[in-house]
Order: sequence, then C-alpha cells, then structure tokens
Amino acid sequence: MAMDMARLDDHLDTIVAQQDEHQHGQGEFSQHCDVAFLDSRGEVQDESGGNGAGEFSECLDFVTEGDVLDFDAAVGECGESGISGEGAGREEDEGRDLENLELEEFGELLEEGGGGGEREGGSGGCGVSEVNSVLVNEVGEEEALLLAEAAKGGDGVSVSDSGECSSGERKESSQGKGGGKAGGAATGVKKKAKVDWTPELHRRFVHAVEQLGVEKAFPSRILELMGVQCLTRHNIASHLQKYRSHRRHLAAREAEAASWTHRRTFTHAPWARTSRRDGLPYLVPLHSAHTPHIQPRPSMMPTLQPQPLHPQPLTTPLKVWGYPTVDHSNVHMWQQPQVAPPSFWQAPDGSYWQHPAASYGAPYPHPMRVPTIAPSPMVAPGFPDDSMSYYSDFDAMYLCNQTYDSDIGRAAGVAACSKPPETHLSKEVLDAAIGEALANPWTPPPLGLKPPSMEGVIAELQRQGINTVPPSTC
DNA sequence: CTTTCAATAT
DNA sequence: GATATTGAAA
Repeated sequence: MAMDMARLDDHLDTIVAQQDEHQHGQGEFSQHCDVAFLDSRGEVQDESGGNGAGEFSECLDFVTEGDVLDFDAAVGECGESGISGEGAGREEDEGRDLENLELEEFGELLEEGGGGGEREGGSGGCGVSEVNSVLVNEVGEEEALLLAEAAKGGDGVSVSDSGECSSGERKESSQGKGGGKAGGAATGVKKKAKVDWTPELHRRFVHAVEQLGVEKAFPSRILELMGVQCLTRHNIASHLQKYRSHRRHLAAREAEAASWTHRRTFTHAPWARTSRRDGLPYLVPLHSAHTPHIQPRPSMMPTLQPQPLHPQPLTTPLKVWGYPTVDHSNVHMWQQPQVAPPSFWQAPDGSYWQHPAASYGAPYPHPMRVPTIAPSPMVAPGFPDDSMSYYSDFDAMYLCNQTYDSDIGRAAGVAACSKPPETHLSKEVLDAAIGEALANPWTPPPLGLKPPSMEGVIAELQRQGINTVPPSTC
C-alpha cells in the first residue's frame, strides 16, 4: 500500500507538472495556477488551451467556470474538495471507482463529524485534499480569493466570511491515525488536511480569543466563536498552543527588555539617579498587569506608522501573536525589530503586482483583501509569496491585515501599511526616541538625531543648577 | 469529554 | 526551522 501511494504521489506530481507545462509554460503566474482542475467526475481536466499569457484572473475564470463546480455542488457545501481531489488522483491512477470512494470518504467524514462535538469534515465542514494543489471551490465572488489564496502555494483550508471553507492542498503522506473506518483498507491512508492558518483564519481566531479572554479561551469556545466550520478543536488547540507559546515568548522578551531598560535607566541616567531622594528613578512604569506596552529599544524605531489612520474596531484586533486584549498599535513592531518591513506591501520591482492576491483585476472579488481604492504602485494588497512565511512575518502580516480588515477604513489601513515607513515618524515614535535618548544618555542617538553639542549640554546643565558633570561610565 | 503538552510529521 | 498534527496525560 505504501508503495502504491508513493507511486500515486509521483503520478500526481507528473500530472500536475504536465498540466503546468500545458497551461503556463512561461510567466510568473504558473506557480499560482498550477492546480489540477477537476471536472464533475473528478477527472483532471486538460486545459492545454489558453492561459499562456499567465494572467491569473484568467486562471480563476477558468477554474470557476469549470465543471468542478458541479461536482462541488454534488458533493456538498463547503466543497469537499480534498476528498474529490484524492479520489481523482486515485481514479486517474488506479481506475478505481471514484464515486464510491468519494461517498465512502465523505460518509466517513460525516460520521466523524456527526458523532461528538468535533466537526471534522462534518456539517458543511471542509474536506481534505490529498492531491497536489487541487482546488475546488464554490461559486461566488469570494471564491476567486480563496482560490488565489490556496493557489499561492498555501496548503490547506481557507475560510470565507461566512465561515465556510475551501481547501486546496498538497499531497499528504500515506500514514494516518488509527485505522480506516468505513472505507476500510481503501481509506486507511486518510489523514487530516493541514490547516493553513491564513490571516483571515487567524484574525477570527484572535477575535474569538479576545472575546473570551485569554484565560478562558478554550478550544471549543474559540471554535464556536470563530464560526469556521472546517476546523476542529484539535486545530484550534494546536493554534492556541502556539499562540500562547508566542505570548509567553513575548512576555519573556518584554520582561527582559524592561529589566534592560530599567538597568540602563537606573545606572546611566543622571536625572534618574539624582531626581529622587530615595535613589529610585522616576520611571514611567513600562508594565502593568493590563497594559503590557513594550518599549524596549526605541532606538530601533518602528518602520511602520504606528498609529492607525482610523479608529480601531470595538474589539481591538490583535496585531501580533500575543496580548489580544492590548492595543499594540504603537509598539508591536518594536517587539520584533528584526522582522523586516513587510516587503510584500511594497513592490519596487513590481513583482507583487503579479501575485494572485493582487492580480484579480477589478472588480475585486473579496472585501477582505482588496482595497476599495486602487492601490498605489507601492501598495500591493497581497501576501507573501510563500504562505508558510506567515508566521515569520507575522507581526507585519497582521498589522496590515488587521487594520486593513476593518470595516471602517480598509483603504486607510492599506495606506498605513504601505507607506514608506521613514516618512511616518509619529509623535509617539519621536517621543519614544527622545525617551530612549534620555534614558541612555551615553549611547549614540538614534539615526537622524544629532547629538547636542558639549557646550549646549553644559549650558543646559548649568541652567539647571548642575555645575559638575559626572564622569562617563561607558 | 475537554484541555494541555510533548512528540512527531511535513 | 517553522508550523501543524497526533496522541497521551491531566
């Protein structure tokens, strides 16, 4: 069996590769379009005709116009795409009875979903896909987006506004948990789809966590609040685990930064040493139980405009992995200054304009991702090409998408995310920089700030009644 | 049964 | 290496 599956995988790869060759021999869109299209019988369609130009919208058109939709409707809501995909692959290779297989597996999923609280593949749940980049989606404006999102290289589940799901996914290994059920040996190889936590999914997740409170955010409740039907408690739990882990990580960093700042302030700032009789510096508390704002190294300035141009939603969306109840709009980039600016918002070479998410053309099919105004050449409302980099660029990712997502001002959010960062040193940023300079008087000022002249400093000190300058400790 | 955590897979 | 899944323990 294992050998068979390996052979199947290879065969599927070949099929997809051939498909790719036929359709998009050149052009940057090939990677976004190299999906295996299925007709209503789950057969891989040959589309040797157009699309050579590599216009992604054409790819989308092709997909949405295909018979695949019929098949989707036949199987059920939320596109049991993966199932079909898997079936298709096997059909191609082994000539097995596809429809029986589909029914078996779909029934299996229903059985799983129906039993307990788990919704794995259950009521309208999303199927799993085990064929390379098979995309099956429902008709609708959103589908272009979902397709694009799935096709951009990301595997797994996408979610629409209504909580319905679609999935497009790469092959899975042939190992599964437990044993097959209704399908017997034939379906013993089924394994859950790997959920692709798209920004939208994460946004929902975070929103749910916010509503529940971090401490009370249990997977089952989160799942309810998210209203996403394709996720299981296990998915949520897994994500929650990572989420919490990340929060702990951030908390640790915050504590470290705080202690570092405290030490620096305490030991180096003259005003801090001399301003109080008890010897304790006048420090603005960096932390409180409920306002863990972090200002570790303001000298490493945020490169994005920290203040949204529009009000935040009532439930402040999370922009980073941690602290869902805290608005980090001013500081979140500071927490991970090593994270590069979201280059995917800026496309100096124009490459991101060719990204599927930016290539729908008007009218934009999805309100969540698409600005209501035409983006400037510096604004690419897209995603990292590599979907797996969501979490590496997480902060930047969610900064943009969260802001962007607001009903209040999508365009403003985009603008805030995309403007050249250097031009947006806000008051807060400057204040923070000044604060850092005050706290660390012997360290070089941040770039762009000229150190005061010695004469000026002495004059100022004398004006304040300080006539002796302590020796530098650096 | 649910949640959490660690191991494992991709 | 990062992220998701799985399975066992609590």
